[in-house]
Amino acid sequence: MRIATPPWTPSPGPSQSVALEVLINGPISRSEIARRLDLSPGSLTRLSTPLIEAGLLVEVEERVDGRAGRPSRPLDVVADSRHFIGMKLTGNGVLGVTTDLRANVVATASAALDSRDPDAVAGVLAELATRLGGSVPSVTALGVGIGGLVSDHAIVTSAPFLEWSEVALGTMLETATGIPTVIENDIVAFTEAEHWFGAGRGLDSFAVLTLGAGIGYGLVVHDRLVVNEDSGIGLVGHWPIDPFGPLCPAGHRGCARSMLTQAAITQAVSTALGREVGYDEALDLAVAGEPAARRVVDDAGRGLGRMIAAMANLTVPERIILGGEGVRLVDVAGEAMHRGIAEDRDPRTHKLDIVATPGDDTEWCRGAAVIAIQRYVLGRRL
Amino acid sequence: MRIATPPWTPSPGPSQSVALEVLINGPISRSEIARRLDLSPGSLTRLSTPLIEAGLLVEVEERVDGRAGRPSRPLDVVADSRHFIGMKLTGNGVLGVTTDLRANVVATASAALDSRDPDAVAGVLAELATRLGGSVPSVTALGVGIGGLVSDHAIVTSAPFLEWSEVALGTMLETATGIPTVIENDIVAFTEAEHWFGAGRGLDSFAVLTLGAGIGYGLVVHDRLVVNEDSGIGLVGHWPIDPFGPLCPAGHRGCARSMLTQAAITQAVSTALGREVGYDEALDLAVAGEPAARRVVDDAGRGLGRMIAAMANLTVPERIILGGEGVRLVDVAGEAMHRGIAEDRDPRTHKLDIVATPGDDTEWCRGAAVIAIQRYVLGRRL
DNA sequence: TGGCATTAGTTTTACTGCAAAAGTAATTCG
DNA sequence: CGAATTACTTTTGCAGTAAAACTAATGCCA
Repeated sequence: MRIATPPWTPSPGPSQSVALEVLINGPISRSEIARRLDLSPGSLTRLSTPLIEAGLLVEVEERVDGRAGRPSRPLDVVADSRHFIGMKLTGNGVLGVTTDLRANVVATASAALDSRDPDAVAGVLAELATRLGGSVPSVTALGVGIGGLVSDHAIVTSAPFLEWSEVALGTMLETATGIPTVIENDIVAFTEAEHWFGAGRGLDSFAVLTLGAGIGYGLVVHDRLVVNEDSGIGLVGHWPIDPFGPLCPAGHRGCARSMLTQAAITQAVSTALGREVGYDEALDLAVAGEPAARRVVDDAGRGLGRMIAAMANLTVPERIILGGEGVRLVDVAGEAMHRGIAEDRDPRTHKLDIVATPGDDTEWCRGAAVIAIQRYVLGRRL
Repeated sequence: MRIATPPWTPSPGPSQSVALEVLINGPISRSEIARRLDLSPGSLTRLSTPLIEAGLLVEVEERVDGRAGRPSRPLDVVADSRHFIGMKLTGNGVLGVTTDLRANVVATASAALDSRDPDAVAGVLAELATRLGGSVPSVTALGVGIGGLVSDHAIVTSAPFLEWSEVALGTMLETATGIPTVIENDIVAFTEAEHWFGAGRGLDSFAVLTLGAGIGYGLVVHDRLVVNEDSGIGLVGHWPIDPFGPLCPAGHRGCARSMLTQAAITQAVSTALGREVGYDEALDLAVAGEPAARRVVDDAGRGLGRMIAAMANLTVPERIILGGEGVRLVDVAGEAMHRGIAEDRDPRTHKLDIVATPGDDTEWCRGAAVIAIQRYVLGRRL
C-alpha cells in the first residue's frame, strides 16, 4: 500500500525557495543551494531537514567529484511522488500527457473533438483526463493549454479557433474531474516549460519562437515571464518579414503567418509543383535539392532569421529557443536563417545562442502540465 | 555656515528601500510606503526615524485630503542636500548640467572639443565639471553619458564617434576632479532617468526610443533595465522599416538610420528642394504643406510607427517613451506614425500608451546625472 | 600510514528585525 | 461633542538568521 503523499507544504519564503531550487536545478547539494540563495550553511540544514522528513526531498547517493573535502549529499525531489496532466486543445482534437513533478512524460493519449460546444469539449477533456490519470496513483493537478486569451488561469476569454469567448473551462473541468485545473495560453505554457525544465532553465532571459500551425512568441526577462493583457492574441503572427512575400488573409504581404507556418510552406511548394505535398515532404524535397521547394524553404528560413534578429535586437536575450511542430524548418533552412540573422544584426554583436527543441506535439502538453506544476508548487498565487 | 551633509548611510535592505521609495515616489506617507513595501506600520516608524534624524528625509506639511482620519505626514527627501553633475559627450563638444538629488537641473554649461585625444577630452570635461560645480555647495558624484560601449561604469570600451577604445575615462576624471565618477552608455542613462524620475516612473515595464543624431533604444522590464554585453552598440540603428527607403552607408535599404535621424530627414528634404534646409525648417515645411517635405516626414513617421509596433509586439511594454533632440518629428508626423503602428499591430490589441519627452539636449545630461545619483544612492553595487 | 588541508554539513548560541497588538494622535462626519 | 476613521508610535514577543564552533568525510602528501 502506498502512503499518502503529504501536500507541498512550504509556504512562500525561504523554505519554498529551497524546494524550488531543488525541483528546478536537479540534484543539488545543500551548500550549493546556500550559495545560490545567499543563506548560511546552518540555515540550509534547518530548512532542508523538514522538507526531507515530509518526503518531498531525498538525499541521493553522493557523486564522486574528485575534489578534496567531504563529498556533498545532493538533494533531489521525489519526482514521481506526484503526477500531473497536461493537455493541448486544438480545433480538431486534444492531445494529453501525464507527467511527474519534473514534467517528465509518463503517458500519452489523445481524443478527437466532434463539436466545439463548450460542454461537449469539456466532456471530452474530462474523459481524456480520466484515461490519462489511470496510469498513475493519483493526479495532483491538470493544466490545459489553448491558443487564445485566457484570464485568471480559468476562463477562456477568447479562442477564435473554437469560436469561444468567456468560457469558464477551468470550473467546468474541475467539476467534471475533481482535479484542480488551470487553463493557460499555449505559448505561455510552452515558455514556462522551457523556463523551468527546458532550454531556458537557469537563464535570466530568453525568447521562444514556435513554428507550426501558427507562430508563437514568448519572452522571459529577469527570470520572469513577460506578459500583458494582449499576450495570447498572437502578436507576431503578422510580423512583416518579406516585403515581396505572399499575401495573408488579413492582407499583410510577407508576414510570418504567410511564410513560416506549415500551411504556408506546404501551400507554396504544392502550388509550385502542381501537386499536393505535405510539410515533411516539402522539407524533404528542399533537402533533395528540388529548386522550388528549396526556394520556398530558404525564403522562409531567411524570414525566420530576420525575425530572430529583430527579437535579439529588441530584447537582448541570452538564448533563443525555437520549437513547435514545424521546427524542422530550422534544420533544413539553417543556412538561410543565419543569413537572415546576419542581415539585420550588427556585425559587432556577440553570436546568438539559438537552440531548437524537439518538434514533438507533446511538448505543448508538457507545457500545460508545467503550468499545473507551477500552480501547485507555488500555491494559488501564480 | 552649512552643516556637512552626512553620507547616504542606508545599507542594502529595508532601510534603503524606504529611502528609495521616498526618493523616487516623491513625498509619500509612511503608511503608503508600508503598503508598497509590504511592511507593518510599526516597522515604518522604526525605519524612517533614523533616516529623518540623519537629515536624509523630512516631513513635509500635510496635504488635506478631505478623507476622514488623522492626516498623513508625507516624507520627502531633502532634494538639494546633494548635487550631481551629468554630462553628455559628443563628437563636437560636451554639454553638462548640475542637478539635485531628484535630477532637477539647477545649472547648465557646455564646452567645445578641439581634440579627440582622451587626455585632452578629459581635461575639457574636468574643467567643465569645475565650472558646473561652482554654483552648488558641493558635488557628490559625476556621471558622463557617451554613445558607445562602456564597461564597469568606468571604461569606454568602444566609442566610434571619438575613435576611442579601452579608454579609462572614469579614473582619469576622478583623478582630475576628485569627484566620484561613473561613465555610462547614453541610452542606458536616458532610460534610467525616465525610469526613476521621468515618464517611466512607477511602471513595471516601458520602452524608450530616441531620435536625433542616431536612433537609441532602451528597455525596462519587471522594473529593471534590460541590458547585455551588446547594449550600447546601437542595435536598432539598422532596423529595417521601409523596403523602398534610401540606402544607408552600411548598405541597408530603408533602415532606421537612413530614415529617422535628423541628418536623414534634412538630407532628403534638401535634396528634394534643391537647397540646404535644417531639421526644424524641414519639419516646418512639412507642417506648411510643402509636398516633398511632407512626404519625407510622413515616410519617416510611418517607419517610426512600424518600429514602435515591433517594439510593442515583442516586448509588450506598459508605455513607450519617445525622446531625443529630433523628437519633434513625433508631433509633425503623428498621424503617419499611428498609421504605421496600425499596420503592424493586431487590431484587437489595447491602445498603446505613447508619450514624448521634451527634446531638450540637456535631457541626455540629466540621464548621466541620474546614473551618478543611482550609483551614489545604491552604493557601489549598481 | 598518519597528519593536514579541504569541503560539507550540524549544532549551538545570540541577536536582529519583524509583526502583532495595544496605545496615542489628529482629523472628518453626523 | 462623541463616534468613526486613518496615521503613526510604543511595546512585546517571537521567528528566522548568521556566526561560530563543531563533526564528518574525503584527497593529498610526506
